Amino acid sequence: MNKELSKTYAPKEFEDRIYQNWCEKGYFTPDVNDGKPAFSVVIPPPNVTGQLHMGHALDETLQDILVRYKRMQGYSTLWVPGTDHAGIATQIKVEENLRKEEGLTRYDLGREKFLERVWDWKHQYGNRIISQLKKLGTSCDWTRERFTMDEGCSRAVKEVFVNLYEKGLIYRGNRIINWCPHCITALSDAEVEYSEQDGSFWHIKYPIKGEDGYVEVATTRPETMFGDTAVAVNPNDETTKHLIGKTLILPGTGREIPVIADDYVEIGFGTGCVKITPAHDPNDFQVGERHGLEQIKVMNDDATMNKWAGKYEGMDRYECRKALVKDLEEGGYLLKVVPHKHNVGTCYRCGTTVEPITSNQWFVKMEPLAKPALEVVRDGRVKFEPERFTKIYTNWMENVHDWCISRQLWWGHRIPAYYCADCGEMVVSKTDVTTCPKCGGKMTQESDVLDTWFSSALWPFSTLGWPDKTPELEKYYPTSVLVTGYDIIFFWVARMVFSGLEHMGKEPFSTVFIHGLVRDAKGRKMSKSLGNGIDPLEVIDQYGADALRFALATGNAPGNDMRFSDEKIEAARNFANKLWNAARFVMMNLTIDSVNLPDASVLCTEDKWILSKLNTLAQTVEQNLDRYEVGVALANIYDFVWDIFCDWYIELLKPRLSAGDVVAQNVIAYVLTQTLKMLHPFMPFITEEIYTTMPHDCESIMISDFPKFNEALCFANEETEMEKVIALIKAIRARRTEMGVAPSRKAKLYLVTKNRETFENATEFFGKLASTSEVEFVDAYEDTTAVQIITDSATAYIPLADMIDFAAERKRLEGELAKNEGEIKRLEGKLSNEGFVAKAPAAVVEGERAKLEKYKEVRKGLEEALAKLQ
RNA sequence: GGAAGUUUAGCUCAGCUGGGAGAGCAUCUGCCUUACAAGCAGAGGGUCAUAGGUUCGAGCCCUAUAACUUCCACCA
Repeated sequence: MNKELSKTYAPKEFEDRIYQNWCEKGYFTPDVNDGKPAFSVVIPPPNVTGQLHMGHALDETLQDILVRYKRMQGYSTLWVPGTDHAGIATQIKVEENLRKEEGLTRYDLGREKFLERVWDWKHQYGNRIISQLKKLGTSCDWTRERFTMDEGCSRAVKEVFVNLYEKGLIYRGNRIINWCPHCITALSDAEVEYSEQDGSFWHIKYPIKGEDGYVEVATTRPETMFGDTAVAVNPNDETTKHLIGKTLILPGTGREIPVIADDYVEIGFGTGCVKITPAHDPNDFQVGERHGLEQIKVMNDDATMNKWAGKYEGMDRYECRKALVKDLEEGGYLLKVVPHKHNVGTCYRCGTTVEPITSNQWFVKMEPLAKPALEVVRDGRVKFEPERFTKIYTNWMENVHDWCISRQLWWGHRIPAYYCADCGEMVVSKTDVTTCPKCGGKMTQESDVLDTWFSSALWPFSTLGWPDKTPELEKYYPTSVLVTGYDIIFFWVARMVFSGLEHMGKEPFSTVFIHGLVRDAKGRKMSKSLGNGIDPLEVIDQYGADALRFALATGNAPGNDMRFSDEKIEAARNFANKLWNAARFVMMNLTIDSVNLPDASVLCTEDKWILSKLNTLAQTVEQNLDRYEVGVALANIYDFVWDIFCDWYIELLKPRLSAGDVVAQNVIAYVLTQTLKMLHPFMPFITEEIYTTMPHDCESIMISDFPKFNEALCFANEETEMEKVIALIKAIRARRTEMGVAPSRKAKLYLVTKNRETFENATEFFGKLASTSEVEFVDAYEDTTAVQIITDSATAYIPLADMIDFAAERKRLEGELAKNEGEIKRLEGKLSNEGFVAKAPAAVVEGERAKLEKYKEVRKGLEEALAKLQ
């Protein structure tokens, strides 16, 4: 009845088939009415036109591990997938394509036609990322797949916008915002990345009207001087006090500006005189507000200079800077140029230097929203894992400015505000407004769209059907855990928290599980420009999805960056192959067609030993997964599979299996099955393939029960017995190798031991595992030409006189004895320390005593051995 | 300027609430022992960044220092 497994692990032969089967069976789709406790996760939606990269692969792998684990534990498990429309990124891509292919700009097409193109693009590429996610084995409920611009999400966006507007939490105003001249749109603070650049301070003379003197101001952006509407000095600065109230002449323009007094100017810094450009600097803007200064914008949307720049009109801002500086110098206005490193804000999408600029934009008032978002984290309703990210979140939330949400793009959720062309009336409404309620004139909708992150902020509830009261919302909100990288805590996590609290009245998730970035083998960030990105799809193609998942999960500590390398993926593939072959071996030996764990009374020592080890494993794996220590949990399983199951249990069992022992078959099949179940969340495909090939009682491993710790399967005595046997086998092997005895040379073993029963049960193991021809138990062994091998539970004698260099042997034994005595001394010292005995936990003290006893046993053996060599 | 992280074997990293350091890769030795050479057996290799402190006991807790990394803020 059993299929056969191929000789080596060949993931391509089964991964796609298995995934398709899971989908067809509907395992990924939970029943809302199943009455089970809920476990839910929403995917961080990848950009709809994006391609799967290692960051996604890590993020999805971690989520899938948690989701599969919980599903196997019996939770009603929902993982909502979907994609993000990614306003700027997508629009730029389509515009570039349009330019390349047809030489057109979006303006050539017009808004409507252009949007059609973007939708076409979305339809063409939207499924690419989804099918790539499936390749990884993600167990998302594809029947509930969403898109941030689908009908439901769009409805949620409108609902939220109107709600916030009506509460006075959204307003429109003329403020300083970050402007990207390349993307031609406003950006939020979070969308600006700062990078240190070499720049200069240009010290410029501003002549004082009616006097010979001048005021010296310094600027890093001389081209903004056309927008200067004052020069400020500190009112308490004695050196500049006399200037207050005077009038200055702006060089090159002849425009007159006043000297004003404001605390903002720091005494002693620079020249003490600051040019104030309210329309182009956030601080100057505030000074301008305080003093009622005029705001003069000197640039167009694409950062070319406008009419205020006079003869520089039409020049790019940097061209202008160059020309202006030259002219100032020639005109004698340039006093000096001082090199200066400073942080320049750049657009997170295109890298262009952003221009702070006043503009009429829409904002979300943050203070009232931030307050509950802080509380919920402070009182532990939302926890960050690892904990340290809490501080990053709270620091940001405490200092957050109002959120600029309008974008001068076309691709996105159009702001639901309508203006009357006749009377100027503005209406904000969930439904389209065509005629003015005030004058009956024609209304047109706001042309701006919303920040992409505005809709992502609603993702945990918009995807579950909000604003409708759906059963999904009822059952799966709040979601259980959000898994994401630390790079989008501000963009996304923070905004989901306050949005969830505001609109649902409840936090969107109870835990935020933060992971790091996947870097290349040299520790560099993977990026397109560096060309060092590793394509997860190529890795899957070459090594299999399970190997990729293993490589990403293993050794991954929460919140820490990790490196991805060929060595890692090869190690992962090797592990898969190891497991594969172990399973193949087990199946080769099975005559049973169903697996039943035999009663303890018929189990051998090694059976109880492996069952006990397996039992402990189940416990530690559960503990670690519950703490999001995915990497540790996987390491536990790895060690068990390779070191305990393969290297020992399989080897120990070979004689019984070849003899057709049914108990052995049942135990090994049981242990393998349980191990596969524990491994399934990490490596879903290979575990399913093996599971369904073996005798199994569930139609798929992914809906079987996750192993639990079972008191009845703890066999402490058998564990110690096997440890004794293994220790002796290892010691014999080591000695033989050291002496250069060929493995093929079998030798007789004489054993002197107080644990005779233990070793008698294990006699047959010594033959193959320790190259022993025969074992004889003796009370004493007098032949002085044998190799002596001492452990804490036995002394073994192997008559290999011809191989022994007795002088070396003595030296070795003396060395061992010295080491041993050192340990005894250390332990005796510790145990005679009153502080230790009195204060250390009893179990620790007991453990140390036991250790001491063992060392003393070994010492006894060593001393006897040396005596024989005299 | 503020905050966080990292520093453990040649390399990449684990090390749970403090009880005498581990893995993978690499290196060396010997093995095709019929599940697996993508493997088996064995071995070498570490003043756990530095200096103090707390403790019976510190890789782990505290303080300071150094180097590297990251985030936030930003004075024109």
